Amino acid sequence: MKNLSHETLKEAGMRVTNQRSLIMNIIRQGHFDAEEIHRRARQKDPHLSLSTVYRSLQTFKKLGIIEELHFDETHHRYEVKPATEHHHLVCLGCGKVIEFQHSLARYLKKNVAEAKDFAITETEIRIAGYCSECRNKKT
Amino acid sequence: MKNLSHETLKEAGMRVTNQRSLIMNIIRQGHFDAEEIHRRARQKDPHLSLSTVYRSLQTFKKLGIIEELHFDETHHRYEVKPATEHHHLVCLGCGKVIEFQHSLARYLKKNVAEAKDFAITETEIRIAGYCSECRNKKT
DNA sequence: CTCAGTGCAAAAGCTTTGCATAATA
DNA sequence: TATTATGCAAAGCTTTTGCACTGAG
Repeated sequence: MKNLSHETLKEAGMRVTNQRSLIMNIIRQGHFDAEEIHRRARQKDPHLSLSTVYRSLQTFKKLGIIEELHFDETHHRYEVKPATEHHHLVCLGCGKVIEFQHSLARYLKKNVAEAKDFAITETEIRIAGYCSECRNKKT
Repeated sequence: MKNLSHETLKEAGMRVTNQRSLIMNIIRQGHFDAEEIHRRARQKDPHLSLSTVYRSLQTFKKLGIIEELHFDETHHRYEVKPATEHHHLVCLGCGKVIEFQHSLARYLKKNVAEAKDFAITETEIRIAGYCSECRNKKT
């Protein structure tokens, strides 16, 4: 079975290149920024350029295959578009990302958007703190 | 009565300069980014440099006088540290910022942090969409 | 064979920094 | 007067772009 991104690219009339497949496979493995994706991709294809990483990310974003996360302001991270709404807890100690399912969008729509007569199109939440392991370490 | 930032600077052993006062007064007027603050500040002090704006913002942030907002990834905006927890709706049509009071932190702590054993230290939420005026215009 | 995609290097945009000068306390 | 803050210009970092070449379809 061909994977989803493969199909999506073809349907959009875009080419399935080795670079794109490689980059997509790495995105599937975690919440990485462009540089980290590049670093990992180079282990398989040492000539792959950072520009290609950035261009692929843009392409995937436009096609709706991936989403851009803004855990910190300077290094965007990416994840495969999730089936159900979820958000992230980012540990400031170890950098670990914990996902949690929560229909925050629905919640806010009911509690906030309605009151302010505002039509929400995007909701992103950034929660930082310390996971249990890092809290124990600190003591 | 001297204003809060004045006192805070002095207590921290920092100097109260014309530039800092001017920049602080502008931050009080809205949710601006560094460039906009600079542009507005120059109307009163044409020699004020962008570096000074950036340095002042860092200083104010460290002292806890202001907070940095991340409505979009490339232009951080700033606001005087609010007394009560609130968040922002940003209109993609006109750029207007609507504030709403909501103890989201408390809500999430009860519903999420507890379940994941995670100690939240920062919660920032970015909600984008269209205000009623812009929705009417579009039609 | 043809056009989209890639690599490289250069540029762009926001933010930070080094250093000499100016100004606060 | 002793430092801290400022202005200017230069550098830093992430991301984007131009152009000639490569490779998918």
